Amino acid sequence: MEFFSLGKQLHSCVIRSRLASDVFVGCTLVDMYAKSAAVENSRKIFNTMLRHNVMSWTALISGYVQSRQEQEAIKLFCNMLHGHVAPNSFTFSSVLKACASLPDFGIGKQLHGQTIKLGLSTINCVGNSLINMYARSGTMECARKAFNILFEKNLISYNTAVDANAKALDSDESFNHEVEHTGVGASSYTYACLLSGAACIGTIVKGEQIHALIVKSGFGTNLCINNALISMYSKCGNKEAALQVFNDMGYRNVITWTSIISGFAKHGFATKALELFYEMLEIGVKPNEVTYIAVLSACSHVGLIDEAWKHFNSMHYNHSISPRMEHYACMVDLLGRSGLLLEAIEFINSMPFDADALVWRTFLGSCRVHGNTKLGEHAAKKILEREPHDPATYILLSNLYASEGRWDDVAALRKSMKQKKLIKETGYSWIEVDNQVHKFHVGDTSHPQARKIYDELDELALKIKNLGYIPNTDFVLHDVEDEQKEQYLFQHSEKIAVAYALISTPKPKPIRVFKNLRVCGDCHTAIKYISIVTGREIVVRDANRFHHIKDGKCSCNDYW
DNA sequence: CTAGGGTTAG
Repeated sequence: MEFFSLGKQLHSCVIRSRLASDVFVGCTLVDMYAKSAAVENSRKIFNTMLRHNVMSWTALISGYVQSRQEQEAIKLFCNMLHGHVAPNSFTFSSVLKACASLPDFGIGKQLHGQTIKLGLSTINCVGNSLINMYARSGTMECARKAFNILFEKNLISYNTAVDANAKALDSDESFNHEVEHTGVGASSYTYACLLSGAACIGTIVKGEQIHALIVKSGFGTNLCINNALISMYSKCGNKEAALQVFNDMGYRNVITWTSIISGFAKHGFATKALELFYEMLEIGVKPNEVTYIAVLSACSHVGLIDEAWKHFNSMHYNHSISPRMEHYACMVDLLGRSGLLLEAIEFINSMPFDADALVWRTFLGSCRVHGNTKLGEHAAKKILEREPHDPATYILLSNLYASEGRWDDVAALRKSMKQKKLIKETGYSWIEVDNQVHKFHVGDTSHPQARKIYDELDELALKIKNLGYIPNTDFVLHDVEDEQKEQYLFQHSEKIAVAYALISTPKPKPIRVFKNLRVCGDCHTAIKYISIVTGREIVVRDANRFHHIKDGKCSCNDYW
């Protein structure tokens, strides 16, 4: 980037020397501007070129991919085919990367077919893009196939595969590559991918092992890796270790600060998070939009409304960062959770752009918590206008109806879901026992110790009822008898995971359960009682935050 | 004769 002005000077020289129409010079200029995040300049050069070859097209396409204009990149690719210039492996690599960032992978699949026909799919750069694209779309079998057929696997292939498997919660696959890495070695990317994988899964044992490997292989002072370490320790529930890494760092950037702030925010330590934020401002590190998401979510987790307003206003006035959809969603969350539903909807209406599904979904969640069906229906309608096939909305709306006993409406919704062939995102919970990840879904009986787990659940149910636990059947969808509803409740994945942890781990050890969605209200209550009858500390990481549950109390103060 | 690409941290 520091040579960008030099590049522009050279560009002027080129024009004076009448070399601008030269194909090679043109390609180089297009590439230079593309790499300097000035893709519009690339386009201008491209348009003045008399002839185009595969390189000029590829340079421009990759420029658009790098500036996150995927649609434009794909459009150009089509134009290129139209102009009878044949794409090569570099072109496919770029355009496949664009496809990986799109919500729909149809085009990517077609392109995959093309590369097979041209015999390019076994080449490193094409194959690596394919692995990444399939991994992002969650079709792991395809990603694995793309990896396996590679003619020669390089370090990037391994890193991509490691990252893909880790994000798919497949710890064995992902961590095997690390031991395997057949002579290609490991780079800072490898370790960062492994750490982010350990963080996704929440496996602190693996995380610590990787940490040791990092120190041993001399990457201990790498900025990216240290930032990933902070994030890993935070997401595995060990905020002290995260702070240790943070304190030991000689150089910190805005991502370092954002990582540690967001870590404390997720654990519900808003005061500490805000303290760190003020310290960051004091020493002159400029916050960015992600920092503010962490700060606002810290406020939202503990209900600090005035504090949140202060930061929401100052991000624009003091740091000229325009609030994005996520920032608005944080504020809606905060207002909604505090029961200020009307203020929240007023706030949504005052937004400078049209609220998206995320904002309305946040609001719908608040309506659910506060039992406001009327506003909830309004919100659901807004979401379905924007995302007509969103199963989560149907579920939330259906929960809302269920809590009011409107079973006819529940049935109608379920029928409509069936007609649209919508499948809801399945909730699941997992825990790590003896270096092994055990994953459970609702009513799961596939575990070898299922019988013992359900016996434990029955026993727990009896014990906590004696203490005053009353099942909250609002969280059950179906219109069934009360006794049956309770049974459904006791088959929720987070309860199964807790029960398995109780029978398979020794007593003073805290239990760490992870869930892909938000923890259910009844499970939250039940686990608080379970912490009393068993004397165990239970930590639940859900999609949104951490719950440290001990002696019948949760760190979230029942506010999440 | 040059050039174009794929994987990390919030």
